[in-house]
Amino acid sequence: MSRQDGAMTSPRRRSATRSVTLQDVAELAGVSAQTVSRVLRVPDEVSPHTREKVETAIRDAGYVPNLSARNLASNRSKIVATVIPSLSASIFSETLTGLSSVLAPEGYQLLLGYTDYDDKREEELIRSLLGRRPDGFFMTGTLHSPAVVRMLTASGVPVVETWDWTDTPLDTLVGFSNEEAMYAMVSSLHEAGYRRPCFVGRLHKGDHRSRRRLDGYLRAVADHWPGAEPRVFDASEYPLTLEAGGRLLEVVRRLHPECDVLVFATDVFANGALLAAAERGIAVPDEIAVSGFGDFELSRLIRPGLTTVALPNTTIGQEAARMLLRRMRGEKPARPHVDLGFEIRRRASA
Amino acid sequence: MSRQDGAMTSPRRRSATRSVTLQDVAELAGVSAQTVSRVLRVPDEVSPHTREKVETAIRDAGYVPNLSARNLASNRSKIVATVIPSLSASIFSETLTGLSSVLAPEGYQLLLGYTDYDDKREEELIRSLLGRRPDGFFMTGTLHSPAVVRMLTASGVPVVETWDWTDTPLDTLVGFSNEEAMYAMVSSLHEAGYRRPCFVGRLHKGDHRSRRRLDGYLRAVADHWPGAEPRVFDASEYPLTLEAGGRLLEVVRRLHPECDVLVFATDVFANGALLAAAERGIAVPDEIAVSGFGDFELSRLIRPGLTTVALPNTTIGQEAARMLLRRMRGEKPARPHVDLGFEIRRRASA
DNA sequence: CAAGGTCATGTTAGCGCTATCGTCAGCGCT
DNA sequence: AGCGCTGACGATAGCGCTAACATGACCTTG
Repeated sequence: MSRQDGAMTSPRRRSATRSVTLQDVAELAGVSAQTVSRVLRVPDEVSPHTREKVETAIRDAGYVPNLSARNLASNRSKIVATVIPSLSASIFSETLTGLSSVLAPEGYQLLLGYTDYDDKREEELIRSLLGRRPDGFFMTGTLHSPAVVRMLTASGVPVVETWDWTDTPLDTLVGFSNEEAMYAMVSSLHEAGYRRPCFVGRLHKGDHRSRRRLDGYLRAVADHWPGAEPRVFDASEYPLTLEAGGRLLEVVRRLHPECDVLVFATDVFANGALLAAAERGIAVPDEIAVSGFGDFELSRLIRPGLTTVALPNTTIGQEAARMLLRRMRGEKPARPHVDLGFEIRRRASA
Repeated sequence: MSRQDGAMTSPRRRSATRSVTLQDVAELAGVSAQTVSRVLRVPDEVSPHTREKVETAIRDAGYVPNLSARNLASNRSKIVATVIPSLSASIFSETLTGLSSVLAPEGYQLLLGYTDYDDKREEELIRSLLGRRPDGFFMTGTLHSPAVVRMLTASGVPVVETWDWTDTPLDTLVGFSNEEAMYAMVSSLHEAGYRRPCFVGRLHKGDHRSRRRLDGYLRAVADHWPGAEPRVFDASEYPLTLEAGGRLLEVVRRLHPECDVLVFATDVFANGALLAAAERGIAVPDEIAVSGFGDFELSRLIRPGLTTVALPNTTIGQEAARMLLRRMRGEKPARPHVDLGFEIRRRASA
């Protein structure tokens, strides 16, 4: 039985009943698909009468444009891919809010991915995000694997790196120097009379910003106490929680009893240490001083107030968004690298 | 690198130099595009020898599949649209982490939108998210405008509603009852001997969960103190910050001096009130007791510890993800409505 | 009043991929 | 030898949309 009977070619049909399409709306309105498309994208190029007809048809049909198809045809996705290390750390939430608040009014959507401070995951993540052909790329950090650099460069997508500083950004950069900030913090502590600091932070493989803070600490120690052996405690094994900060207070004090100020790489730990100190009757700053990094709201309200570094959490997101918007319009920003700086906040804890 | 030389027929050309395509890889590997596509999707259906050739070509060409095209052709997007009220509130961050941690390994990406507790924005947001033809929809809350209900229903996308409870979910539901939780809280306070509670929360138009908590409060007051006029303070005008919690402590105490326990609708305010009380020498719980809602980490470590309601923050995200995965596979979960419950945490503040 | 311009709309040809079906070699079995 | 089957791969026809060009009605203008 040969299959020669295909004379009356039944056309190949795709499977499911799909949603309402442009074509459906066009037929309903009695115009061409192109006109419907124009009503959606460039309403001014359609006569008021036709436009109204089409808009009614769109509403009646409950039409929702298929953005994948639009993306494919127009080569623009209106998506900004967003890479952050962690969702839980509230600092990034604020940055995301800033980012989204500027991008959303322009019709951009955020495609979110988090790396959990893992370089390998970052690579996979970026590959899969690139698959959506985003119009822009928001990155946390400036240190990326060669593969990541290659992919991003090859893709030609506008990129903004944030939350750090580098002299060789991929494209644009909106951040501050973690190293300088920590250097300034330690200098401030030195000036305040502290003599035996100990750095406490998560020196995770993938957490490059902590590493930079350590670099700043080491440089400051070398400058202010030449020849001294810098005290450093790697808290990689500790989760990023207040409670862990409390445990770190004890552990580090046991390890370095001579230490007079704990220089935490994040306010989370520092605040946790303050809470634990209060609980256990350890006097801060008299018995041991504490400094943080990030200036959370709690750091300002807790007693003693936490001496820390204020960072431009929200501003980073907003500025990065503006930078991306300019780049996505094809402009070459005059100053593609913006240093938003930081501020030392001296409070009672040190 | 021209693909085809249309010397005579200058064919219509699309604008830009686009990225590497399947076809490019196919030519490089000396196979058809279909085979490359198979290597990507169903490697088992390709002979090992061919597969290896193609994989090499993919790597050499730096090919990144265009997921918009894939989406269009296959009618599956591997995107889960995620609607949350706010990014800043850290509770949702934890839920997002849970959601993402289950979905990412299955190849799904999160398309993120936040409504800022605004019903109108929710509507626009959902429309634009639907445009990407997501495979699943994650919603915070169970109370939506008719337009939202219509759109989601018409789209046929699997939906999971969370962070609340309803008897008429759109599709699946993973949450707990805010009303019951607050009812239980107030009952517990009643049992502890408190007699003149005052509810303090943001009764924003778009913040339906706060409203439900108020409902639970009102019902509890009616049950435990029949005939009594319930004390309620609407903190809509206050930002969701610790500092605002401190101000609320003063404002509400002035307004209701007889009140013996402040029943906050969120731990943010409650913790802020505890910090302010300590600062101003107001004794908690002797002068005024305080309860919260959410059980943040701080609530456990602050002194006095905050009496509050623990919620399944992370679990909600994970369970919701599992629910969606099942629905996206076309299964009809046996129990499409999961109540994850809550727990009253009694601590020193009340 | 014909040549040229403008405006609103339609027609055509893809964008890069996958679903579907077709083909063809190789196999075991009667 | 002939049959049906399987496995590996290719050819074709879209998915729903937009860019680029085409058309045709209606104005100007000299």
